[in-house]
Amino acid sequence: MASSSSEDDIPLMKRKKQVKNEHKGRSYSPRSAEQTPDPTQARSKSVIGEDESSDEEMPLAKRANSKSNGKHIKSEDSSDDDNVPLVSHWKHAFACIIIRLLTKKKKKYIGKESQTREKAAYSWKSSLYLQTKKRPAPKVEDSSDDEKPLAKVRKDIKKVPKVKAEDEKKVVKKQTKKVEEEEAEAQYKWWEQGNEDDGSTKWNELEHNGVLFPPAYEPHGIKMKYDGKPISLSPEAEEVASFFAALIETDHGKNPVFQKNFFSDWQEILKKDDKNPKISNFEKCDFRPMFEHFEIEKERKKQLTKAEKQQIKEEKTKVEEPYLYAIVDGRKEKVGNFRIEPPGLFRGRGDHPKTGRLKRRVMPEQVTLNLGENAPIPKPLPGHKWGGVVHIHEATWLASWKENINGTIKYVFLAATSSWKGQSDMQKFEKARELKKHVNRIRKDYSQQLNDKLMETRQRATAMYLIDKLALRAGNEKGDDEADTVGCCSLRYEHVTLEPPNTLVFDFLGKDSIRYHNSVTVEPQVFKNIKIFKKQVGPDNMIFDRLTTMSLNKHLSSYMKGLTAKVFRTYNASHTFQEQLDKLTREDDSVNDKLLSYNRANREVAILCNHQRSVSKNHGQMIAKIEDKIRAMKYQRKRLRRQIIQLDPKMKKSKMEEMQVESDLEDEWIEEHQKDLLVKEREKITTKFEKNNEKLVSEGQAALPEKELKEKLKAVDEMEKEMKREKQSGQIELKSNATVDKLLAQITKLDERIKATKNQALDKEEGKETALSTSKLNYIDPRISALWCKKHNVPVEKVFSKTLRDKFQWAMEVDDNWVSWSTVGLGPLILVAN
DNA sequence: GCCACAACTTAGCAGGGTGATT
DNA sequence: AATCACCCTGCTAAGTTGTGGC
Repeated sequence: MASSSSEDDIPLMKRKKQVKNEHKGRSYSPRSAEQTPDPTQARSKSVIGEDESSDEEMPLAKRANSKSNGKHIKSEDSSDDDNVPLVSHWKHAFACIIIRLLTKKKKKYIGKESQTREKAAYSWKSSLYLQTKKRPAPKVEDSSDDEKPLAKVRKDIKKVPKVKAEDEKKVVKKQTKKVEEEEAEAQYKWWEQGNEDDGSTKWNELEHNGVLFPPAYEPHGIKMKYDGKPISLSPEAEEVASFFAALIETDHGKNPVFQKNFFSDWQEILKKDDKNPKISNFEKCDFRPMFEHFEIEKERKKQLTKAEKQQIKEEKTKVEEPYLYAIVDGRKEKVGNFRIEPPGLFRGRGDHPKTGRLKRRVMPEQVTLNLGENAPIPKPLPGHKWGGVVHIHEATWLASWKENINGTIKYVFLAATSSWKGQSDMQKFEKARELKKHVNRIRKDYSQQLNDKLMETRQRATAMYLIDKLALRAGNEKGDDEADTVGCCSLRYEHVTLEPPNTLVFDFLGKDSIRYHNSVTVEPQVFKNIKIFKKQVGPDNMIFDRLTTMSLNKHLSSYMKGLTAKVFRTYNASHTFQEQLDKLTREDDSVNDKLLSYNRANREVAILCNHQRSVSKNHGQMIAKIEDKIRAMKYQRKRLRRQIIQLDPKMKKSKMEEMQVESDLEDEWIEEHQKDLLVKEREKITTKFEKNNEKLVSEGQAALPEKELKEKLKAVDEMEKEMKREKQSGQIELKSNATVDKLLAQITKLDERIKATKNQALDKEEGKETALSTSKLNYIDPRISALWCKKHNVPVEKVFSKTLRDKFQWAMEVDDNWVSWSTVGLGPLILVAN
């Protein structure tokens, strides 16, 4: 049955999707040096495939599912789209602005009057916390009325720091602290307000001070060498050379693609100024003088006194000040990344074809500001103009610009603590919680559809299984000019291997070129499906050849509004966390042990989501150090046991046995260890002696003679002799007051310390490549943590840093009745019966 | 029906700050 | 007080999702 059914499985239309990228060798190290030096050469490889009709022949369009159901699932709000045209491009935007300006007052509220009224009222109510005098009751209809008080409010806010700046440091410090506290108290608690978000208009009034540009380049004049000779460069060429020089010792700087891309962009810059020398060979470039200069500068920076450092910091905060906050509908909100990204070399991850290219300096002409119609327009850099000013009420960004490497748009948004971010964060978790209600049905459906006749349905069901079970990402297709990474829908033949009877081995590079390597036992039908799909598409091709993230998400949204592949990840993560936390937490544990459980649960989630971090360079050393520490303690213990035997021969049998159990104390090691102990002891005594002398001299007294030191070191010599004697006789010299009980007590203490250190090592080893922070920040519902802390008397500060507490303010006050994640619904990893 | 674009979330890394340890 | 490991934060790259125009 199993084999014959595969005939039916083959769809009517047999299509192939050739991979656009060349098949890259499996090199999982993102920085591996084995790149093809010439990308044009590499690219030509892509045609090599057993299928002659490769990419060019097979337009992507063909892949599309022809079964357009025509049922355009659109949200209800689309009906009033015409009210607020979505500006897709700032050039277009100008036209819109004009229209808007002309029709503003009326247009704003047409068709959404009631909603907007509510919203406006609500935002006025909440603006109380602005620490300003009470305002007159709002007149919703007339927006121009808002204008004056708003501007005034803005000024008031600004005035506060200005006044302070005139006073001296201490005052400033104290007051800023005060202001911060006040701000914290006055936080706008949007989560206590009614639900108002209609999802389209995000603001009525928006003011901010634009963006902060990086300082102009200041040439350092350090001459790099070309062909062994020092060369002088134009400031611009020097700047770009410096970008590279700073990286020569890093993995980027050693990456041939990075070098090549940098070099060709640099050559373009060099050509701009005739005075620059002709530089045609990368090999002849010596960036080391610049590199060393930067190292010295770094060192100098470190050496600055506390006061100097403080001053630099203060100057920095002063410059930043105007950009820190925006005013949204009368509320002060923190801005996130108000700094324009400085120029530099693009540090693409993994095998990014464009890594090393020059990321050019951004000028005001490239920057578009999103502001309220009534807001004052911040001043651009002197002698410059803004690229544009738009009033997109549907968007939350404050400024944007296009970056020159990939042509993507960069945005300035509000900070994570803002109500916009907080609201959408909460919505995300609410959506995931809502999935609980539907997940059973969804699982039942896809389980059935695993052997659907229609290939597309079957692929979709299989993909859903993987997304649900393994928390894979959706996996959009990527272009030639990006690193070759995949997610669920874009998995290729070589990324999944079959291990009968029903184990799949996943091995691919995911987001950020992080390797996903996992061996999973799956439903027999899933195994069978992957086998069929693979057979059909052949090597180098996408396994789900008639599935796109779009079609998948469209299907998902038919189950639940807003359901997409990504929601499963959030759902799985939070659910797993709650489940693990419940399982691991013991009521009578100490706070420390509870935290251990918390972190373990967190780690489970991080593993599920494959959140990795690079193992720190000296991780091995660190572990070795800990192991050495353990061995040293064991050695101590061994000696204690010996002493017991010496004191009481009756104990011999049991203690000897105990000693036998631990056999990783080799004689060789002991000898090394003893030598080490002696060396360290001598060092200790010597440095102590020297320091004491320095002190004496500085106090105007005479230094102690060398003799004194020798005298002191004699004690160590004595130790050494003692060790030798001990080795020869096997007898340890006992302290006069030693008793068996005392020694036993010491052993118990050592036992504990050894155990603790072992745990520490284990914990470090386990966690060396798992990053807990990403899941904590993005996937685990913070209310679970808040509630857990409350319930188990663990201070929240132990699990959330200050920034996290700020970000998750909305979650900090969950009441005990909040229905937690585990109480309803099924876990993510439960296998669905066929 | 596809693609490009837009907007927003998610991600790891570098480097600085901080707190523990000696 | 110095040192060191580690934690936090800022940065920006790299995803996902939605939309509109051709």
